[in-house]
Amino acid sequence: MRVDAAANREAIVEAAKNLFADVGVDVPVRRIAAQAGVGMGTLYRHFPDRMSLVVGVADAVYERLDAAAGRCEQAWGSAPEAAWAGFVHELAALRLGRLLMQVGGSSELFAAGGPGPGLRERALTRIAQVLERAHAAGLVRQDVDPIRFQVGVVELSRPLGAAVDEMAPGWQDWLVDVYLRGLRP
Amino acid sequence: MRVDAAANREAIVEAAKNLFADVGVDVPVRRIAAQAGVGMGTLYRHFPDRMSLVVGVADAVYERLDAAAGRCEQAWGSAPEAAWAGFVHELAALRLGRLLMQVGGSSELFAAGGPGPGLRERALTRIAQVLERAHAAGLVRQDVDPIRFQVGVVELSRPLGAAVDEMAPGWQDWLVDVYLRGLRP
Amino acid sequence: MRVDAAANREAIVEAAKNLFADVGVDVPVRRIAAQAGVGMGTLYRHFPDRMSLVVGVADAVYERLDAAAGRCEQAWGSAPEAAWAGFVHELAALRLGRLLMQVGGSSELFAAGGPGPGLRERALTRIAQVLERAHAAGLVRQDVDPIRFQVGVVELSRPLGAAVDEMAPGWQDWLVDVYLRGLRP
Amino acid sequence: MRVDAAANREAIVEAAKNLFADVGVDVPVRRIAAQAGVGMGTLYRHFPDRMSLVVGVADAVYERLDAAAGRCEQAWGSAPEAAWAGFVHELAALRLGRLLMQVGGSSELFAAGGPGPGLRERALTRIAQVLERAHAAGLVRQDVDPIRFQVGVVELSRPLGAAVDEMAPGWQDWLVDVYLRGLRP
DNA sequence: GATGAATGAGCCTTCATTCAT
DNA sequence: GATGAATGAAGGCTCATTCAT
Repeated sequence: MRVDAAANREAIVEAAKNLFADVGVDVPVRRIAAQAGVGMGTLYRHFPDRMSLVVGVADAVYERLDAAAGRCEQAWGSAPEAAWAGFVHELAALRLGRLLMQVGGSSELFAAGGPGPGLRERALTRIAQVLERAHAAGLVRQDVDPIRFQVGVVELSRPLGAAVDEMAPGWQDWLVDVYLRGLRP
Repeated sequence: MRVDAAANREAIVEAAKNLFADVGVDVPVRRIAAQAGVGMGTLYRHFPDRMSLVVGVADAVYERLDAAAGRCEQAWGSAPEAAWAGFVHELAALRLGRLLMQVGGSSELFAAGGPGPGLRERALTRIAQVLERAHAAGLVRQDVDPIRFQVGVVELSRPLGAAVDEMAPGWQDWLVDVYLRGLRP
Repeated sequence: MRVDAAANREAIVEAAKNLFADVGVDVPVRRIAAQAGVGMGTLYRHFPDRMSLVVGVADAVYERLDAAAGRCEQAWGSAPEAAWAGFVHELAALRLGRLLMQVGGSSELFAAGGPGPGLRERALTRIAQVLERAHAAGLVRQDVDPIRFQVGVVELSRPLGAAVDEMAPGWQDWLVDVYLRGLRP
Repeated sequence: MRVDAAANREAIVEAAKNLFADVGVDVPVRRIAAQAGVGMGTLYRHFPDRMSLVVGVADAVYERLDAAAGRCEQAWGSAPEAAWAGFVHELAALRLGRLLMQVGGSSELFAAGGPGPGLRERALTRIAQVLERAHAAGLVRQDVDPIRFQVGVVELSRPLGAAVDEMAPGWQDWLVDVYLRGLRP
């Protein structure tokens, strides 16, 4: 049964991740359970309340963040600036905005006791590592600390809806580029 | 009683403006009514549904936008760059983000029939006027069009909650400054 | 001002009579006021609560009942049976059913303190007079007393909606004829 | 828990049936739930909206109609007239009037897509079968078709409230008898 | 462990009635 | 007297969460 349970958990996180992004974190729990193909009781067994679920999703997102950072570091040798830019674009593409900021109307990613004690630290630490390289390479100003930097990424990556996507296609990449320029010394 | 009614309407808009920004546009109507010190029926008399209220608030915000643009234009003669920077900071301080973007999970500011048909146009037109000056004064790059510019401001000005405000005080002004730098040629 | 007030009262009763018949007695008071072209306060000045208004309408209906009874008695000499049948058909056409029976889910026409103390008595008395003639002429059975008779008319005259009117056109007159036959000795 | 659920559903239908008849189909959903001894959510689980509930009740009523028709046919051999009269009385006792006619202010029993697509047809078909026997036995006039006949029953069986029940006890059976007499050739 | 039925608080909205102007 | 704004108590319905099976 251990296998089934793990598979269920996985399915729930996957469903939640998609629905959080598509509909918002306020999506009815029932819909997540249905999408995951499990009963409500099963969902609540794995995640006692909504916040736990957000944490679970955030953990999954963290893994992608970690992978992006790894790729960035690998590519650093040949082309630091491109690696750095690519990392920030990937970071923005994770859309942490809607995922975590909408929760309860406040930033839970950064709130103590919020989504996984430690997730915040882990995420910021990982980001700080890459940011350090950027500092060393002279790609960002001195007043750019990890927290402010990440706040910026979170703000820039919030979805704005299909209407805006149509009116200003590619706005997000454009905005990240502006951000990158603004961060430069 | 016309006077009382007007005062009530004003109080409702004021309460809604604050609560939309602080809590989100999904804030219970009851809370808005309570904050405004009126009964629920009164609120519904003035604004038959939630969207009307959003429109009302958006109109009020537009007036402040207009005023800010006016001040900017007046100050332009003596110090264009400072005037421009001040205008963008004021724009961000209007917190259009949560106010209008959260509606229905999508950008209603830009959706036809959304918050006040015409509000979008009026707002963008007014912003475009100031942006034109900035272009002429060589303060922004050529690829900065009014829509993208405004999208950026909306993104940057989303509230993130008290937790972030404590962890990174002044993040918003910092971010606007980064934005302004990034926009420069 | 006495004239204006009387005109207002008249307009309110007229509007209520139509809306009671078209929409039901649960029609919002506001709609009645609007239809009558007066403010809510004016309506409530004339009729302190909904029931008073029902009474007012019932009074108006009574006048038509009285007129029908009068016509019946006039026509009695030449053709008693036709006069009697015509009277019952007219009675049914008054649609007392929806007008009065829907109120509060119970028969308020017949309830003490209901629509106009005395209206019930007046109505039943007037009906009894005609019924007495029918008895004397041998047109109805002995066990037909005014109350039962009137209950029957009320039941038969309830509107059933457009769907039924289309499926079984003329059902009401058909039903009244059946009733008349059933009442015969 | 399947058993509990079924019992709850049953209780809800029973409560609704009584309250629809006593108070009207506009009876607050809360009251039905309370009467059934379940929470509101349970009611809404079984019947997503008011109309579903009406359909459910109508289905239950149809079963009783079917049973009454069956009994009538069984008793026909020995005493046709008594069987026929008993059937019509039972039909009236089902109180279809308030149950189904009040819905939306119009006859939904006869409206397509109303209370159970097919309920109308099933009910009328079943009634027509018995009516056919009555025709054959010479108990009803030739112009009595199933629809008109049923319309008459619906009209006669509308509840009039306790006040009338007290003033004219037994009015309903009396009225049905009048109806039966009126239907005779 | 999994399931989904049950619960009830809470939300939006309507509307009868009151009352300040 | 007339007006219509204000009030607040329901009512329909949703949904997070619990719990019996």
